[in-house]
Amino acid sequence: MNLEQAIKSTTPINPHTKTVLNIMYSSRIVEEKVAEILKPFGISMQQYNVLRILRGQKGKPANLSTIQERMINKMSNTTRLVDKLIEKKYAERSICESNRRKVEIVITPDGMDLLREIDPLTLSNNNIILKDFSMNELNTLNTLLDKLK
Amino acid sequence: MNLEQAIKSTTPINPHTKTVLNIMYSSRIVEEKVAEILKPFGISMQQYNVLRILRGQKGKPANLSTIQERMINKMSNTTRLVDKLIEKKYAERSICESNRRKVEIVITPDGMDLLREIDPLTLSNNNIILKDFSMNELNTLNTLLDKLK
DNA sequence: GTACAACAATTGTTGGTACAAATATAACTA
DNA sequence: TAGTTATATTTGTACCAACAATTGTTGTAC
Repeated sequence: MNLEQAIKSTTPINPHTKTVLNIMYSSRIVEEKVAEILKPFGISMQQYNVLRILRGQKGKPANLSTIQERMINKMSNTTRLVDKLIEKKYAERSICESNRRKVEIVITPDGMDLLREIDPLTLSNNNIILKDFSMNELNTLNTLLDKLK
Repeated sequence: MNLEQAIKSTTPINPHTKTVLNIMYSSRIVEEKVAEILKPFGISMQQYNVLRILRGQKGKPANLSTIQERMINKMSNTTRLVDKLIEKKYAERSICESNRRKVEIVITPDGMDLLREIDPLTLSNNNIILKDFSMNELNTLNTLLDKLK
């Protein structure tokens, strides 16, 4: 299905605008699927993103700014996302003793267990979403999207 | 810049997952720019989207479900988006007399004026965002993204 | 014609986004 | 070392997203 059909546009759209709309629309399609997978686990895409960043630290605590610069959505309010993870016992926060302005956030064993449970589901979801794409097409798509940054 | 650099990932990401993340990340980049343009006018991307849909009706009133199926983000709460547009006098709502369950929403002259003012800005913004893309690359990108739907 | 299902929109609630302002600590400078 | 600036996070506010529940209306089956 093309974009015009998806958003039921009657008039033709100029190529640049069409591409911009298409990127946003495609992102929504993908996000809906990811959110659906995460829903039974009671965490949002953003919280999942933060948990994976924390695991990527391999034991080293992360402070808020580190998390923020690695997030997909950099504008979200990281303090409150981390609050939610702490409420659910998936992360712990402490004050950095060498620089008391900073906080140190680590993933808990519960958080690691949760990721171990969810990861195969999101992995196979990604494969399903892109099942019609050849390796070549994936590379092309990635290369083109990289040009935006 | 590639995705790994953008999200400062140390470990390599599998191609399908990388593409999924890249779509979401790219969408954020684009959305930030669009939101920046709309900000001085006091409307959100979604409100702008709804206004353009209303104009596309060419005088014919739209009901909520029509708007919803044409929106980029179909999951947002259209009632309240329209409420905001009505507050700002960019749209008007009345009850459909032939089927009192439905509402009829039309864009006002004020709304039309606003679009006339904003449209050239978003158009040139889209051109700038994609200035490094050839027509061929735009087509390729659109075709690949269309495969997701 | 009454009961029930289907439909269209609204309302309520929770969490997320965007952004400004405030707080707290550290670093710098005269 | 007192005062200023920079850094890191938190808090406040308004709006948006997601989704469930509710209200009001229409269509349908008996």
